[in-house]
Amino acid sequence: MTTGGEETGRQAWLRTVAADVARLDRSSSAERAADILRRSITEGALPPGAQLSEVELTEVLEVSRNTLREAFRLLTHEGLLVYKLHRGVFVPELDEHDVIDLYRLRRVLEVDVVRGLADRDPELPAGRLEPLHDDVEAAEAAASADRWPAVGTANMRFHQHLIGLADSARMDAMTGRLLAELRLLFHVIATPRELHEPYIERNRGLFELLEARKYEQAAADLHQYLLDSEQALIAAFRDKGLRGPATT
Amino acid sequence: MTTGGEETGRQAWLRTVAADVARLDRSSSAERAADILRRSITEGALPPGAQLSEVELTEVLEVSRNTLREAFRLLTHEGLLVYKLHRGVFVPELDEHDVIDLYRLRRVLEVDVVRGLADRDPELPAGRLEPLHDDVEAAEAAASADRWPAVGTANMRFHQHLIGLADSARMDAMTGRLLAELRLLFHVIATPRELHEPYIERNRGLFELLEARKYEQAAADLHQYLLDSEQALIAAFRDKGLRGPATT
DNA sequence: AGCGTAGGGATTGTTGAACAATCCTGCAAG
DNA sequence: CTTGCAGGATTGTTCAACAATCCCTACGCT
Repeated sequence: MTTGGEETGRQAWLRTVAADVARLDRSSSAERAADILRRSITEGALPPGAQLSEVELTEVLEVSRNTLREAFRLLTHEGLLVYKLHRGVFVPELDEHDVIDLYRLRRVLEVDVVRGLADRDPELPAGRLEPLHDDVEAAEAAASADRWPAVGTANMRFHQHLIGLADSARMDAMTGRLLAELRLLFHVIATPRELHEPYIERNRGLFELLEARKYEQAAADLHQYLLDSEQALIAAFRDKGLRGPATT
Repeated sequence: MTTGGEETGRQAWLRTVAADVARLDRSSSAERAADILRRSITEGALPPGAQLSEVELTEVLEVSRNTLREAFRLLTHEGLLVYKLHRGVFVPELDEHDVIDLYRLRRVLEVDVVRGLADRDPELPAGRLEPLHDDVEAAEAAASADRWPAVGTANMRFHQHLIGLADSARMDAMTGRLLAELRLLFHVIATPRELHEPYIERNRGLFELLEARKYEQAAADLHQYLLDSEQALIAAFRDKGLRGPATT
């Protein structure tokens, strides 16, 4: 069960080191600034529609305007910012149409990944589902502690790891962007509990189906899962949208 | 056959104008430089593996280094360039693994789009398939004139327009990137005719199936189409890959 | 009063030069 | 043959300035 040979073990070690180096080696200023902004956006500190002033942020982040613009570009291509020519960068305001678009893609990608697992079942290493298991338990723990944003994060990670089973770098990248945009939508909704609670259990069910190698049923469940989630999000979105942004 | 109603005609006209305005209005320097570089890459003037020197390109493109870097960022996120920290930007060198990855995504997206057309068949306007028809004829015309790169371009546009039928902005964007990367692969291959020729006819067949509203069969055909194309590309890729880059 | 228009102020787009950090090359020493 | 160390070239980042554009307000006209 311990992934076998010495050569593969050494390769895995080298790959781990390489990943760490790449992480420490990152383009510093620009990406570091992007990291801070990304967190601010995904955690809701910067609400949708907000404008990000250049001069203001250069002082806060202590980077030059050019570097800050490069950070903007990074986040723009993650879908977390939008450029309006000669007007600045803004946190995008997504609507129902975007929800439908995002979920259509989620269904296509995630369901295909799960369904595709059947073909390559034998070559799947043993511990491959471990990250999914961790995410399920993290979500349950966070729910017990009433930390619903953390539940949302664990849910995101679950689906990211699910896509990761396909070993497709481009699917991973796309999913990263999709989930980032989804986070944008979550922060418009002020009822994280009702939104996330049902999916803790469904994630566990999905995991158990995968573990039992019932891929076809897992795919079907996931499809319905995502349809339900889409409907719930649209419903919650309409409620909040009508009540307006006034929460004080 | 003249797309019918007055209101839809006017909307289409407005949309066309808006697109033109947006095209002229673009961020000028950075995006203009990116356009030139994009063309150079997709047309093969800049071969995979080539490094793009900053000082050199600032003189040719007549833009500042900072602006050029912004252009680099744009193309990086389209997959047409890769950054190597402190070493510069390069045209990426894709391999068989990337072919498999790209085609997996193409299959998932394109087949789903075609299959999804069945559900929304009634709401599809009449002239919606027109761009596809134009692309088919463009490919046939280019083939008659032995202009095989043009055949490849028409083929790309066909698939881009196919995805466009889904009215999903994110699918459009993803497809744009996927096809751009695919172009990168085509230029490693020196036999464009054998590669593109079979698909002229298959594109027409696909178009006719769509026109006849036989979506399910169209989806099945497209699936096999993409599998064949993948195999052909891998085969041609191996031939060239073994012979090495020496062509002088 | 209503409407189109010009001006001021603020913000973004772009440039050029400068400095620090890093990489590559070649050469010398072990 | 490998190791260590300059030297030169390239990239990463900053800064200050100017040009272009947008927003808002106030003015003048019908």
